[in-house]
Amino acid sequence: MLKAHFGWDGFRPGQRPVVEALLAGQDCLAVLPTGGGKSLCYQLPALVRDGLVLVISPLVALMQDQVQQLERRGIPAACLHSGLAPAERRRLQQLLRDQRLRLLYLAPERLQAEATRQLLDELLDTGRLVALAVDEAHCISAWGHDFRPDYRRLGHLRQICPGVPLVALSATAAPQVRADIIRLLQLRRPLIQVRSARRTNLHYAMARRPADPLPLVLEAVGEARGAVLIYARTRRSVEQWARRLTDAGVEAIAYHAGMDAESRSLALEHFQSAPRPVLVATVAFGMGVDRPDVGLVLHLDLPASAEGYLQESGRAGRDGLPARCLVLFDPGDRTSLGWAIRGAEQRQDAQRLELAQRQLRRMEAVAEGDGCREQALLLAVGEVASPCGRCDNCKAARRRRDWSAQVSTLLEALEERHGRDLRSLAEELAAEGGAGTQQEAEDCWAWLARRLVQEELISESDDGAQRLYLRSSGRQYLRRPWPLHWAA
DNA sequence: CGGTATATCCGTATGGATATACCGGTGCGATACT
Repeated sequence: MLKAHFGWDGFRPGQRPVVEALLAGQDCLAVLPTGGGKSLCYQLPALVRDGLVLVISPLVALMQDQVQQLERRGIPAACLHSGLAPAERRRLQQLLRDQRLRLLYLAPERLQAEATRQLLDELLDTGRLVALAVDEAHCISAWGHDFRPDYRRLGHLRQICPGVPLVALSATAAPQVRADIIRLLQLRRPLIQVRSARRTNLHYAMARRPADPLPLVLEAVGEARGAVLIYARTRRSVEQWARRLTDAGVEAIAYHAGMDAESRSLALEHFQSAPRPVLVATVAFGMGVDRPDVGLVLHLDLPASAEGYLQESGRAGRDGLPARCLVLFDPGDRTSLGWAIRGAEQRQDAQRLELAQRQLRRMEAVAEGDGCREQALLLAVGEVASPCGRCDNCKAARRRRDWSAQVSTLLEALEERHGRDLRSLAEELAAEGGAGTQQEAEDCWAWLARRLVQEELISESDDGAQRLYLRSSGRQYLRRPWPLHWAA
């Protein structure tokens, strides 16, 4: 079945347990990484059982995409939305009458319509409903409160169809979000399948945004392979950046929800098919977009949460080749984002607001911290991981370690051989190197000390004695108070 | 918070400075109107 319809020889990690649980009638929550083949989890049961699976999907474009892919494989599928042409509507009716339809996609809002309830009842009466699926289930938590309240009413599904297994799928869902999904969908003792969200080909980097970020952006775009996706916070800045980049000789297309439908679909098409497109967008862009060779995802502002950022940066490198995820941020981002959050959620409960603010602060800590970026991001969505070794901070730490190891080996050997502290060593080295005067010897030490401080290999001791320590080992290298201004 | 659009004033041309209000980002379906 898998081979015949999807051309695959076997399941990908995490898929089999979900498919088996659904066929056995058990509810599921599947958190599988981008490109992990989530849709197969609910598509396969429809084929195995010769029945129908109802899929709740957040976007019409996403439904159309899925239906197209299924039809290419010869699987009867359809979507139901307000923009349906009369011919499409008739085709859907026909497929339903013939009992050939395997997958039906619709938005959560559709479920409130009386006609949809009747359709569900019919499907239940004839026993043809194999499973219910909620795709991109993190929307329940992210959008359900104020933006698309019908996401919160999906719990009705469980009451209308008590005997049909329900599966929720998402690429990123922190424990808090998973709990939300389970509670709101009223999942019953669900099988919870969570795979690591770690993407070993993504190279994260975060840096302070300079007063004029254009040179930095141009450089990053120039170095990137394949497609480039640039996220800006507001529609206005999206337009501005698209224009600035184009003026600077890099053709960039804008995308946000304020544009007319035609421009939006042109921009999408350009991004999907141009050889090296550069797209500047708000968060409106991305869900369901599946270009494999995105070489750079660049954020011009601090993302509002680790969860959202992982969704957005996760659009890079789906082909498995190395890709960069760069965030340019400014301390001012927190205050302006904080206000936006406060304004948007003014009427919501304080607990929710507090959560949003906490996520933002956490994101800022990731950006300003010097620990592994990926580790910190994953931790924010509940995954414990080791440092990635690929992000800017991991690379910097490695450089420090390498240098520090070399220096400390050298200095230790020198100190031991001579049985002396570094100052007299420096003087001796200077003398050996031809430095004749005290001044030259001090210059020699000053150079050494400056290098050590620049590379952050040494730091001052806590006791105020201005002793210098090698950071990595905590070992004291200068045994006497030392004038730090030499090294400044 | 920071920016942008609108309001107000000045004082007698029809602009220009300053004060105030407001907003920021995602989409479904239904409805109203051309």
